[in-house]
Amino acid sequence: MRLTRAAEYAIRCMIYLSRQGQGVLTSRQEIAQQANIPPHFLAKIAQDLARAGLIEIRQGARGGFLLIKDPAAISLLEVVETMIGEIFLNDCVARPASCKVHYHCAVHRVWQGARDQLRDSLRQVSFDQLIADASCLAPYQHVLLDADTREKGTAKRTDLQ
Amino acid sequence: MRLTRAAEYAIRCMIYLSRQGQGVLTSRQEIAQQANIPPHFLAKIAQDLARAGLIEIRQGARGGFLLIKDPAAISLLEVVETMIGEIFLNDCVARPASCKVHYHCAVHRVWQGARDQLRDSLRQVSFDQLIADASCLAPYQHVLLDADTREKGTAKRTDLQ
DNA sequence: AATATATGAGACCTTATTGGTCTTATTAAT
DNA sequence: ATTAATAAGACCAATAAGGTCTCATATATT
Repeated sequence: MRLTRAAEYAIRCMIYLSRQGQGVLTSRQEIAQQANIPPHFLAKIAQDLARAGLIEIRQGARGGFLLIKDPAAISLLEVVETMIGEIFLNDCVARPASCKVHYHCAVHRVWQGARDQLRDSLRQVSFDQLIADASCLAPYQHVLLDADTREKGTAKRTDLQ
Repeated sequence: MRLTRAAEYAIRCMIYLSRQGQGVLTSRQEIAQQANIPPHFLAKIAQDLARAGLIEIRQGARGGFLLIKDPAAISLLEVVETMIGEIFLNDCVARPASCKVHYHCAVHRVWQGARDQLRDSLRQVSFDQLIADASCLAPYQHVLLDADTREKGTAKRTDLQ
């Protein structure tokens, strides 16, 4: 299991859309800017989210993305696994057939248990909780606003690294 | 967090040495063959384990590796983190300074909690438990024995994939 | 209908990491 | 001295991550 950049972006995107509210159409550009995601990359990520039935994509002028499901019904696990596939901590648990010893190996059981625990933790967190609890994206918006006022709309990307 | 091949090999190596017993010198070749690890790769892995104070490496003729610590005092977490570094599930938790929102972000807290839970699980498993519970390496030895008798010592590598 | 504006889909590219091999020391037993 | 073992690290191929770019398509507006 490794949380890729794409998955982190997807979570940000979903938080932004959750805050907008279910069914509210929001342009890709707006999300990309406000959540600090490379716009083209967001397009690719959105396709995964759409395929998973989390968002709907509207093409054409005044197009964009909108949340299909209620934020309360979307778990962090759902979004993460949409982006990186089903979570496994090691190959042995992912493909038991490829592991000669899985059927009676203590190590295997440890990984299996840890994996189940991790997935449960992520499953218990929904996006309405995430937006209710704190404003995870706020600082980006703040930084961007500052940049806007000070530099009149020059490069808006603020580095993550 | 991603369990690399090197880490899996390290666990196997430590299981084999644990079964041999603390302080018992075992050649790299023997471990490599019995645990099905590429010998040169095992050399590199052993260096990490030695640097971490888990094993001692004896050079020269009749050299090899031996366990320094009591298997009961070695946790799975210790071996895993020796090989892949301290476990983090995402960048944001690993380097809070690089994340603009870590100080008040709900997502951050979820990852932090999941990470702690995972590390605790691995910390609670010691190598004496692993060898007492089941014989995780036995099938390799069995397969290798078969190959030996049938093919008179030709290529001994059995594919993992 | 034509145009402007938005995203879709996927080819493509660069860089980092993984997983390993190979070569040249170095060390110790005989 | 010779032989047998590991040390150390350079080196390499394959894969995946992270992102960009181009062309196609869809829709609103005129």
